Amino acid sequence: MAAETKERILDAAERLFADSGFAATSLRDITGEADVNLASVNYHFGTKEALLSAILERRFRPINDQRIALLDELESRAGEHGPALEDIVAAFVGPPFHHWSEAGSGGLKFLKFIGQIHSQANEEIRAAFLRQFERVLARFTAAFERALPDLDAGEVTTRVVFIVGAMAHAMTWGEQLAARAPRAPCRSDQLLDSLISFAAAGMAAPQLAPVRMPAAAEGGR
Amino acid sequence: MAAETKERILDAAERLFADSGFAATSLRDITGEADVNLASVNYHFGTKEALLSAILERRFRPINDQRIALLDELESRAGEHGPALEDIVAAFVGPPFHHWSEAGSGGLKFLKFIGQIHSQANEEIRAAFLRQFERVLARFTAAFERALPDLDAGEVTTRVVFIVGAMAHAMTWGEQLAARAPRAPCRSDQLLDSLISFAAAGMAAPQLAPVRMPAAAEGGR
DNA sequence: TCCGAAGTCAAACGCTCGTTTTAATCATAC
DNA sequence: GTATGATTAAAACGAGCGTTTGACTTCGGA
Repeated sequence: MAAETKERILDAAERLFADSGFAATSLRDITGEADVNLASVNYHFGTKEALLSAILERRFRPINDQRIALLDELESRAGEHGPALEDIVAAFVGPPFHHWSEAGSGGLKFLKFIGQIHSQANEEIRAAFLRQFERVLARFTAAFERALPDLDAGEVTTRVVFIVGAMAHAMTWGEQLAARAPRAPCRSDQLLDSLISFAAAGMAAPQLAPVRMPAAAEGGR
Repeated sequence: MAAETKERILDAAERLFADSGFAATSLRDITGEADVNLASVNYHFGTKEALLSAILERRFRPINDQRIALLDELESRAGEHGPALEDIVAAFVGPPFHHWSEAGSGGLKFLKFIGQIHSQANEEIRAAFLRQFERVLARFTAAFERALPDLDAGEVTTRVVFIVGAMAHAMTWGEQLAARAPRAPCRSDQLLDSLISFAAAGMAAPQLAPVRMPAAAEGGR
């Protein structure tokens, strides 16, 4: 029963956090939904924040591991010019969608976290989350730079952030917009296809020549 | 002193809500930051949720008005094929950035709301926000469909959501990433250029032929 | 000069929060 | 059977929450 209680708490908390946010969800909401005793959260996890940390760990570590594994495979198979742009994009945005299908009824709820973590977790958890994502960001940034030699490094990073935002936002608002724009793609594989196509084209966009500041202004800061 | 107090509350609340979220920010935090009395929030706004509503109204209505005004101007100037894709994108993503420069020290904090509203506001406020955005979405969807006749309507809507997400996410994580990837563009006009280039290319991406379900499955739902 | 509306203030209200405590329950090894 | 360690249960804790109250300023117009 021990592991079962822990899992029930994790499942319920993940669902409620994603729907209502971390601060707005009480432990009583969670234990009510999970049908466990209130004190069991503090018994198994210590604090509410440690519970959030456990949720993030459970979901994002396998996703990030798979992203890197897919990129490893792509790069080992590719020639000297590296993998194709679309394949890199697919390796980056695919795993969250695939883990959805496997997780079953949970939905893509946990992806809503991406857009919310920055405001929901304290500095420590936020830093831990960023640290884990950083290895992914570093690997993919390098792969993108290789595939897009005309872009400078900062621009690549910026565009990866764009992709993450597009993905997280689509998850977050997808339900609501589906109700209002009935012809928008609701099925997750269609949404994934749209995202890959959109993101690959966006990454490949020409970089506008940066506006150079006058030398006086540039040296003067 | 009346209007001054109201404004001080709005400014402080906007800053704190964007940084820490709605539920995690107490009225005592806000009144402390604004240096006003605790009861003045309820006196001027009624409830905490009404305060959030006032913040959203103050920021997003002029932005959405300007978006539509810019699109009006583009369409009145354009020929029978409608405005260019990049111009439509610029009319959509530009106003939030420009209001930033005008607002001064506040930063782009209010843009963080976009990614958070769905989990921070109650159903009523969320609906009001969506309703106001819907007129923008409808106008721009139509303009995009005209500029991109190969895309079907649902796909256009989906991609607009991608753009909103990319914009909101870049604002949200921009500060943090700037610290870790020092060469990423920090100046807002550079970020805006990057976003316009990325989004226009993404919108113009080819639409993959949707996977047709077998007829039996399609008719069977 | 006095009045009344508008605004400010300190204090308190009832409530819910995360967490802790203490006791009861259960499985397992002796 | 009984001792032991892990888990669950119920109740309570103090703190902080959003909101309300009622007295106190402030000040332009009768």
